[in-house]
Amino acid sequence: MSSAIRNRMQLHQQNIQSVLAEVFNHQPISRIEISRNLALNKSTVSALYRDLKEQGYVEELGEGDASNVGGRKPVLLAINRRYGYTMNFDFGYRHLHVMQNSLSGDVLSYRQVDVKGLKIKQILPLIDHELETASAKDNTIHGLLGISFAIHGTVDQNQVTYSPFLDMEHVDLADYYTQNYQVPVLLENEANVSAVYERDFNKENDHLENMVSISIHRGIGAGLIIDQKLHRGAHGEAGEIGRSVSIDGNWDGAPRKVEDYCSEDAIINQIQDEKQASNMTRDDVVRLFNEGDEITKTALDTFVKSVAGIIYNAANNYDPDIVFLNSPLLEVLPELEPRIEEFYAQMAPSIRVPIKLTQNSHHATLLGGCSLVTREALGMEDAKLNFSAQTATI
Amino acid sequence: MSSAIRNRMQLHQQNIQSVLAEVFNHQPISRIEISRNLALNKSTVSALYRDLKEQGYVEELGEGDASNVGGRKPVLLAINRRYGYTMNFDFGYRHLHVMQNSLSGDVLSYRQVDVKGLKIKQILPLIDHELETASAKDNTIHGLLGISFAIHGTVDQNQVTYSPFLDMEHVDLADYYTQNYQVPVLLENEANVSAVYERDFNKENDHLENMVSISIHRGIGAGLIIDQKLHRGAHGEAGEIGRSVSIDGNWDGAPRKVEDYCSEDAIINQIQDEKQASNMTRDDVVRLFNEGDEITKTALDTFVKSVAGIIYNAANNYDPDIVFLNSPLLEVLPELEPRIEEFYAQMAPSIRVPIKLTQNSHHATLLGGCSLVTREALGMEDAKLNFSAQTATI
DNA sequence: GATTAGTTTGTTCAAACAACCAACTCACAA
DNA sequence: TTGTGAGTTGGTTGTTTGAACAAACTAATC
Repeated sequence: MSSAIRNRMQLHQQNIQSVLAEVFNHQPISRIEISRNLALNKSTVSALYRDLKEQGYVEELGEGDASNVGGRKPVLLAINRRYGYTMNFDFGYRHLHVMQNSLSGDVLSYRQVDVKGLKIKQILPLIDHELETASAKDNTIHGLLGISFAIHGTVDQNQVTYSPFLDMEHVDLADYYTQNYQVPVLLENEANVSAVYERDFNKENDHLENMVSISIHRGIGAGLIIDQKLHRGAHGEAGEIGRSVSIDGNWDGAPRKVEDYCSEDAIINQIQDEKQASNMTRDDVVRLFNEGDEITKTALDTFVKSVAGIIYNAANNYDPDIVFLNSPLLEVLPELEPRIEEFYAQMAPSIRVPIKLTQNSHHATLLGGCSLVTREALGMEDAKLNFSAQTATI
Repeated sequence: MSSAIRNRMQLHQQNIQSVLAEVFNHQPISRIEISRNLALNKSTVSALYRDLKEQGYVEELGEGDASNVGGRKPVLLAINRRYGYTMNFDFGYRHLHVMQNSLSGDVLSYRQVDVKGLKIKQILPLIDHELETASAKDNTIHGLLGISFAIHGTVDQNQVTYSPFLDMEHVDLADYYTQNYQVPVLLENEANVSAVYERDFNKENDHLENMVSISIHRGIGAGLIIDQKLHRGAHGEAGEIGRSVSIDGNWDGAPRKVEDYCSEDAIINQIQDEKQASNMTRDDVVRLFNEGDEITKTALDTFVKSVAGIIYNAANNYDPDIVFLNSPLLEVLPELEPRIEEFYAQMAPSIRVPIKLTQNSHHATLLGGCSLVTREALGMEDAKLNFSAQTATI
């Protein structure tokens, strides 16, 4: 109610943002095309564009092709490639993933830093080092625009509220980096940023209103896009589907959670126990599976069925247009995916939601974070923005 | 993007609607108060109000009290009580519930019509009769404004897609009543309208962004309010939590659904089977429970634990600000509610969502439908409207 | 000449503003 | 007790403002 547009000034601001969003989403684009897309008069678009150019957000790329029946060539407009950049991090179990992105989401650099076994206070200097390296090489006008962190755990009010494998030791990332770099700093759950990635970086998903991105790593969580918006819930815990318990009339003993049965960790541990092995990794599971090991095949069969069940439950809970699976185990064993589909089809004979695997899950989380923090930097949290994610050199 | 306000005309229309919404939500209210609430100049509000008055939506009620430091008395404005009315129906298993409501949601009449065992084509004439009775007594300007139906089943695109106990025999309610009465006709799932009721008719819930209203009747479903909006999902099947299956590593045999274990029907059938009785009703269960019957106590104990589990899972899935329970069985056995809370507290030791019972679930579904169809009649689907639900006589 | 892209200049109209009137409270004096 | 005037609030009227618009222009192409 109070956020609605009510006077000409607010209307003007919104129209400026609409033009910026058009440039963002369809660059390179001409003024006349923006005018047509937004149903705004071309002189109005020209005026609004002038404002944006004065603020440095946009630039002219040169002339496009004229129409084949004659007429002046359009001037192609785009987001200013030298406006600034964001730095995006993903706290993985083994690696800290680091990505530098341009304002429009192009990948400027990506690298992994080994952090296995390190404590959070040992990781902070590594992050600072990455930020300084990026800053040293930079030649943009405004430099660093924002920092995002993908968290394998829950986040509320920009604070980590639950972190299963990295002890945060009361370190306040948001506070530390806003103090030191004077830019927006954003923490977000890894499944949530993956979902944002699917919404913003994938042109095919452009018209979809509701998406569920299920992450199966050491735990299980879902990122929810509802009405094109990330749904975090009241405490940032929406989509914590791994904590669900079975409702089957049997309440003897403590109820066990979904992720106790079919997270990647649970599967590896199960195989490990049955084979009386230790320190097994995902690669060992792949090797055993390819060798035709029966215990592994049985365990992965259960995994397949459980994932199908999780998808079925998610479809009943959220009724999305599409479900994404974000699982390193499935990335290395893609032959399991058709069997998940098959089993899911058996469970849901009528309406079935399409299932897709997210490729390169680390890129997805970094780019999702990039989208969120870029929006914050631009003050365009709720606009529809399509990012490009081309690997570009400025 | 295309629905955003971009020009003065759209701005003007929106501001008119904002003023109408203010009158709706705070009636009786003065112009100056609207002006303050909306941060619009008082002369602007006066002009916008004039438009609304010309269209008959609003009326002046008389003068209010002057402030205690002096000054002119305000003129109190309200929604025109004689503008029109809506008719709202709930297809229960035993009864057809009928409610006539004023534009601002006041209850003009309510009655139940016995329909147990009747087929849909025998119910239609009863509905027509109700519509005609209301029309005959009516003395409003526009008369019937819209019709809503609460459906115990799923609805997509205003069509019943699944109806567990009433065979729809391909009757198209929306088509039939729009043709015959030339007003908006709206079908909506019963859990969804209950959720809308909690959002729009309960002042305490005014500031809540996310709510889950769990209906436990013959099946189990949840109505979801997410970011103050009803979330229906891609096919109107969001919140069909009763269909969820257990993920516990055991995939022998066909997976059983939540509602096979703890819907009201399931509980009654279980007691019935164990007691080798037949045709048991809810009242029989209450009687047995009060008599201290062990089988009933055990069954209801499982019910309590299962409902706690369902709430726990809903909290993990949606992370709402509040959960409402909508269950006739709990309405007649309110002593079970504290035990649900207790068991839920055991499952979720840290963040716990508040739980409330919806009183008079039939009123809730009818009023929820009233809200939805009234919004449609006013073309204000997305506005924040608070309805009053006072039993009024015009 | 026909067509398209973009600019300039002047118009439009809903919201904001300023000045006003209407109607009230309160304090204080007669 | 009554009357009066200062101060306050609600609402209206007439004017100004400014962002979007429209039309007429220039520019550049087929």
